[in-house]
Amino acid sequence: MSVKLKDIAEVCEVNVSTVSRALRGDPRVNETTAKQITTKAAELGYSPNLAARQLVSGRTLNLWLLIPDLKLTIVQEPTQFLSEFLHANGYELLITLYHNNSEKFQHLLEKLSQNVADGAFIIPTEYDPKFYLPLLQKNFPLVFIDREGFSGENTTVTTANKQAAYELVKKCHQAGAKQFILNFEFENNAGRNRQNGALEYICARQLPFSVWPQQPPLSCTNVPTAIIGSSGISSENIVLSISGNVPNAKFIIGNFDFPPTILDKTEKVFVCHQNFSAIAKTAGQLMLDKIQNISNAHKTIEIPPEGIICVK
Amino acid sequence: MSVKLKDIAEVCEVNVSTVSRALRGDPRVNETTAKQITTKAAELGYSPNLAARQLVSGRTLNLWLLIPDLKLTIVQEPTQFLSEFLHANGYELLITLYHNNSEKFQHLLEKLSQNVADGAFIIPTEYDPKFYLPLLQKNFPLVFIDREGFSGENTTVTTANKQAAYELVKKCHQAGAKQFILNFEFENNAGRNRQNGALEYICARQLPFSVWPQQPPLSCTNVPTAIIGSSGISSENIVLSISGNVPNAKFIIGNFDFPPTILDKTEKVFVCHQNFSAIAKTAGQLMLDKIQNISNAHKTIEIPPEGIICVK
DNA sequence: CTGAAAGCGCTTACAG
DNA sequence: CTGAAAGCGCTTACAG
Repeated sequence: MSVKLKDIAEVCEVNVSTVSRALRGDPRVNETTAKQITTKAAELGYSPNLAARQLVSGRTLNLWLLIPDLKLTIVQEPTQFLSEFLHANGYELLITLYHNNSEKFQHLLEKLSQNVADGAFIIPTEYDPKFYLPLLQKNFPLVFIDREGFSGENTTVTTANKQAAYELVKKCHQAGAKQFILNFEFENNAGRNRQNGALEYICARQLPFSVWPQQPPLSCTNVPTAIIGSSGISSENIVLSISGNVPNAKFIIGNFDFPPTILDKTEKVFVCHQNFSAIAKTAGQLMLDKIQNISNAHKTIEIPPEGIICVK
Repeated sequence: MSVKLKDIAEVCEVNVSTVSRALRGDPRVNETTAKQITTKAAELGYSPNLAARQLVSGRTLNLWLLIPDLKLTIVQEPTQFLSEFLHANGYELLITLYHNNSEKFQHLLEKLSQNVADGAFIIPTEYDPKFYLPLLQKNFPLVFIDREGFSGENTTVTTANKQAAYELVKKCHQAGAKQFILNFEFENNAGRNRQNGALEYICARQLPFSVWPQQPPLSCTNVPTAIIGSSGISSENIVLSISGNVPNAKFIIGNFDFPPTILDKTEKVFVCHQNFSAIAKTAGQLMLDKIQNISNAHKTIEIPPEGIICVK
């Protein structure tokens, strides 16, 4: 079996507590015995049993990140930053997938209740808020990213979606758009906030708009039309779907993160870049604060986007 | 603090061992006391401390997956399957990023030595094989995916890359290609095997070829040219780069996984789809076998691709 | 059916 | 500077 403190203690003819101290660099142990212990430990290929350490310290130095899916931009982009930030602070980031499956999600929350991690980041789907009750009772450190897991007392780090969408629509309007097709996701509050921001601009000016695909489409003949939404690919699909009927139509596009890949049939394309690095670092710092009990305020922090770029 | 077995024992006026048994569903405990214990445990919001369990069982029921980066196809596609497969078998898949950073990679291997997981899947970068020594000495269950972590005794699950590339070139040849530009990655044996497979077909027939970008480019004027490589996007870039000089050139493309997004300037496009689900399940099963000591054979398992599709 | 005890591998006051 | 002891929260032979 694997080497334990006891084995080293026997070889070096000292007590396990001395071995433990030496290996942790406790200055109290005699320099020469310390040296002897560390070299023997290396020789024997000793590595500590983290489960045992956890049991006494009550900490794991692990943080989990719960995600629905690996293919989302909001997963791929901030995660790299978050992992590096936490590593620099002595924590390991462990990513777990719930596959947009509510049972798997519950299962992961249950695991979190069992002290597998010191805290968790969650990119949530809107499930029953009761799922979180055991964790909340324990005051388990939880930071939501991008969207709220439930309304009420929670900590969420997200883009300033409402303002961002407002500005995006404004750019498109200034570029000549006379009417707007809105295409935001409704399943989470990030998408709904974006829609609200877009509507705020549009309604204040009484501009014509329709919500895709729920409302009947606007007629796009001879009217400069903007398509506003989260995803460039969705916008691209709307362009394809509409321009079948209106061959010469040219669109103005405004979306988040990445532009459409095909830019024919577009006149202007604006892209709002979220600040993923800032989102990750803010979420990371909030987590550290919670763990160290510096602060456990329940708040939503909105990160301004990096900017809106005119791609075409 | 959180509820422990002891707390429940006190409330129910029984010994902790009885509580432990009741909660684990041991049939020996009296039905009514068992019921009392389980209801009390639920009332108090008891959840077991996994660190303590690990310490006695020596198992974590966790498996780690070490990856360089979230954006790779070979990461995104099999991971979903692997996670589900392992979950169905009682294990948790925890994904960790090493950011193509050799120190972070070493750090993760070190953690693995410390009993944080019962085994690990690795999508490796070719680092110093010595990194693995401590793990190999412990006979720690390791399964490589897509590429070998080091040559010699290891277990790797990968696509039958050589044959796949051979067939891909064959398709392009049959579609009329008279010369070939090869564009495979050299940093890992998956890419090198593909190149070997491609070359086997090409050299046997003495067809002209060049290796991009190392060798001087072929002249593509009036000669049907195939671009063969792993990535559709790279092929696309080669098309763009060449067709600047040869405006009317039309290419035949053969690549893995996903076609280029822009198909102008291509005459035919073949895509070889790897069987990610089979890769994941095979890797998962091999891991379970190793953990249960059913088999610890060191072997490379090659999964045939799902097929080669003509996209255009 | 249940309890008392030992043990998993480590850490850390406490005493000397 | 070092050892003996207690304890982290659980499980599981062993006895009864």
